[in-house]
Amino acid sequence: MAKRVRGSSTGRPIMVLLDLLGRRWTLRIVWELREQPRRFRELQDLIGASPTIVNTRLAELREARLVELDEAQGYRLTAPGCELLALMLPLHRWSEKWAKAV
Amino acid sequence: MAKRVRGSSTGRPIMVLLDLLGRRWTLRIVWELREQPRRFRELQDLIGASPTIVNTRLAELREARLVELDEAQGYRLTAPGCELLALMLPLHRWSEKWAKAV
DNA sequence: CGCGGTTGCTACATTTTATGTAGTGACGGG
DNA sequence: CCCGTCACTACATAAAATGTAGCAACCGCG
Repeated sequence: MAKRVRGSSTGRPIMVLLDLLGRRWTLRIVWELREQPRRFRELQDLIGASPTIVNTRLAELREARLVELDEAQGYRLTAPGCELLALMLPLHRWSEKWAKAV
Repeated sequence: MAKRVRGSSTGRPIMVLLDLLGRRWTLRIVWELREQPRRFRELQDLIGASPTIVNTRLAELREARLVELDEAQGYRLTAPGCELLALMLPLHRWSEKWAKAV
């Protein structure tokens, strides 16, 4: 697949990351894996996207070593994936406050 | 415009936020405004996207009160926008470490 | 063996979104 | 008046997402 890294042709890690996370459903998938592993269809139902794109995003996330497939339990975050999620968690609290302001 | 909030039909703030940030170029635009205000064309050149989509995303970000246009200096983050950016900053350091592992 | 259920994943036609190029009207200086 | 810069828009083309259907592999059950 070779990762097309759109605007991120500089190769700077932050650009590669922003490119990856800035694709539709990517952030949402990471978010839905925050508590427990999820099966493919379960994930698909949770976020309400087509299987095509769920599979595409999962492939990208797996290539980036943020998500892995455990045959027994389903898709789950890897160690780096958990670290990334930890950075995202403050967004939850912040979004509540932001929603009131808008 | 009325904000279509795709997967976020629940109305939960975190879903609305993930939906907004999960659109192409949105994260990148916030990132590029981290240090200083930027002009429309400047922003466009920095991220390398079409003016159409830059304008669309800016409109969404302005509606969400994360970005505003200062006639004298250009587009800049609002107070909430800065808070959001502050939550994103740790991504920079983390991405460096992550890049090595992948 | 044969059946039904679940698994991850794919094909493909349709719809939606982004791109790229060009151009608009408003403003300001020379 | 002409030229540059400003934010922004029109429109045809290309790329991406959707929705529906279905595949092949596996499992337990009779």
